[in-house]
Amino acid sequence: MTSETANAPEILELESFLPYRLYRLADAVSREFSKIYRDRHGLTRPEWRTLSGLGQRGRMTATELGEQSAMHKTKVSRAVAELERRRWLVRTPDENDRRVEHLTLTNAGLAAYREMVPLAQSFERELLAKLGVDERAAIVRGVAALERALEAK
Amino acid sequence: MTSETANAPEILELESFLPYRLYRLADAVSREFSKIYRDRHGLTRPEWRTLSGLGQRGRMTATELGEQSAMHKTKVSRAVAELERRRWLVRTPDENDRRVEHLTLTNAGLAAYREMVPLAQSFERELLAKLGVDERAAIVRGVAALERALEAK
DNA sequence: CCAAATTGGTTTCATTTGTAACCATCGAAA
DNA sequence: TTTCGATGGTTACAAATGAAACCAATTTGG
Repeated sequence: MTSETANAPEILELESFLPYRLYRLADAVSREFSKIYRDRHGLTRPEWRTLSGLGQRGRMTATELGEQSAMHKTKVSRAVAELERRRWLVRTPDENDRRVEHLTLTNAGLAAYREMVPLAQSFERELLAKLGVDERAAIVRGVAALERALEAK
Repeated sequence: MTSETANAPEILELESFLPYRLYRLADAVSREFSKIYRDRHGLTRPEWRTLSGLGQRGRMTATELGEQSAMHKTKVSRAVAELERRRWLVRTPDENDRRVEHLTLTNAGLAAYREMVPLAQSFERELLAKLGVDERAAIVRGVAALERALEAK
């Protein structure tokens, strides 16, 4: 065996370690984007995701929301409570199963959602606009591949 | 103008929204990886990053640590305090500037670091092994491109 | 020289988060 | 039916986090 690789000084370069890079990147992007819904409406991330999920799908239960937006059920519970307090959503009990509540946006909630969507879209567009065509393709492809790899566990 | 795109129903598909996908992905990867240092040594993420930074560079100040590993200075402060409590690192005052402390791992800290490095490396390797060659290249390239795009702000 | 602004680092406090316990309801099995 | 385990959702408590105040030491500009 060649001594070079075998006895490589066992150090880890944090700056090139994928989990770290990924986290730092996502954190930076998310922080940047969060300014938009925070400044505009004083929303937290769970609240934004809840708003976004309901705006997109129209009517969901808390469990479904958690699945769609990858949030723990306590986060969902608290976000829903807050949006309800603002009268941005209402709960309607399920006919058959009294544990379940269906959530829908009110007009006020829908208005906020409609206001946010273009902002979100242009945030994403402007971010991607800083990349070259092939870099855009690369990030999308790479993220999709990792997503798939993780699901397959 | 064609009505199709102009009046597109203004909805946002969360599942394809890059900031969300990125965050969810990073969160999942980081959570998975954190099991390793948590189970093994009961470390938090800031503590792991601190250990990792010192192991890699040998001697750093708290400020440098914060820069290298993208942590807020309060996180660094607390992580350093905890590692010191464990006697995994020591502080030595700077000769010229008495505000500054240089941090270095003790033998115990170094041992823990040396134990962690191969685990981190194989975690990364196994994750990437689930991707095709070109997918690996894509994620690396895409992440690098986004990093650059954000720095350039 | 000296006051003011800056920097390295810690602490305090309020907010956010995660874990676990919990309550109510439901479905399946006995 | 009754009981027992799962499920939808909330709450309580502890830990992690971020913002801002803070302290001490240092630099800068008059």
